[in-house]
Amino acid sequence: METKFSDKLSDIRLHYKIWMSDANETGIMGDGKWQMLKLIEEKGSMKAACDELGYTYRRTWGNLKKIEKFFGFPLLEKQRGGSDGGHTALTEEGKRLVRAFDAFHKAVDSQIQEGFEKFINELKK
Amino acid sequence: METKFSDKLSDIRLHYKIWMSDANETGIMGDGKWQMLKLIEEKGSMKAACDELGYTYRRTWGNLKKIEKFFGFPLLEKQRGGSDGGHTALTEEGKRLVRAFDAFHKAVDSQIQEGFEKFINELKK
DNA sequence: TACCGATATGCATAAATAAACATATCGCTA
DNA sequence: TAGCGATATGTTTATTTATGCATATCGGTA
Repeated sequence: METKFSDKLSDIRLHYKIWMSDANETGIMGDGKWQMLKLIEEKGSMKAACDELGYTYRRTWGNLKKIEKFFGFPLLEKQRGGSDGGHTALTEEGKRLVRAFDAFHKAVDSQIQEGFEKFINELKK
Repeated sequence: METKFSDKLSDIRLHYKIWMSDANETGIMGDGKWQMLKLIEEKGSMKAACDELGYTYRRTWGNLKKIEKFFGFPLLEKQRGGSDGGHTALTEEGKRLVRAFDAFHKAVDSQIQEGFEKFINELKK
């Protein structure tokens, strides 16, 4: 419990990112899009979700287009015009994708956190 | 086993990155530096490790400096000059850091892979 | 002591990524 | 039918990050 590392270990923060690509290494789904899709599902609006996450609408629009391009069918159901200007919802497939990613994260998050704690404790020895 | 997702799922590749930062969000240790440190340990040379990983010496040198700056003590033992031009080895602390990161990855890699496979299978349903 | 190959480091350039800006379209509502 | 707010999308500008280039130092060996 008294190594050279000791006094710095409490300042260390863990980060990780999980994503998936097509064979051409183009990112098609990952933590960022997952979060965005979840928030769109919740808010019913791309713009609202972008505002909350601090992403630009332009960027998000392009990113989401990539997923749909890869799968070849829509994950989002968009509607323009109307009293509220328009809205966006997830299709059934969109929801399935998000739920599957939810489960993925649920399975690994605690493992990674636990591994990190062991890492820190190992350095404290 | 026959969803809209089915025919694309075999093309999906998993990626993930784990790293750590200081309180200021400056990256101090992660998969890239881990790999590099391991290879330096194996090769006894920064240059040789850079060549093998395809990183520029310039970049690597700067990156490794960040870790040492954060911890405040050397993880690398460098030597300039000599018949072979010089060489680099890990200090005891450097080795401890690498071993701890080895264990971290050993603990999470299979979990993540397994989670990914479940993710794919879930979408196949 | 001149040379070689690796470490050391500043600086300028390029490539990748994101942000900003600019419009256009759409369809309800006043 | 004029206006509003969100979706749609091209273009330009910034920011970030990596690469490239240049040069210096070091210390065995020929």
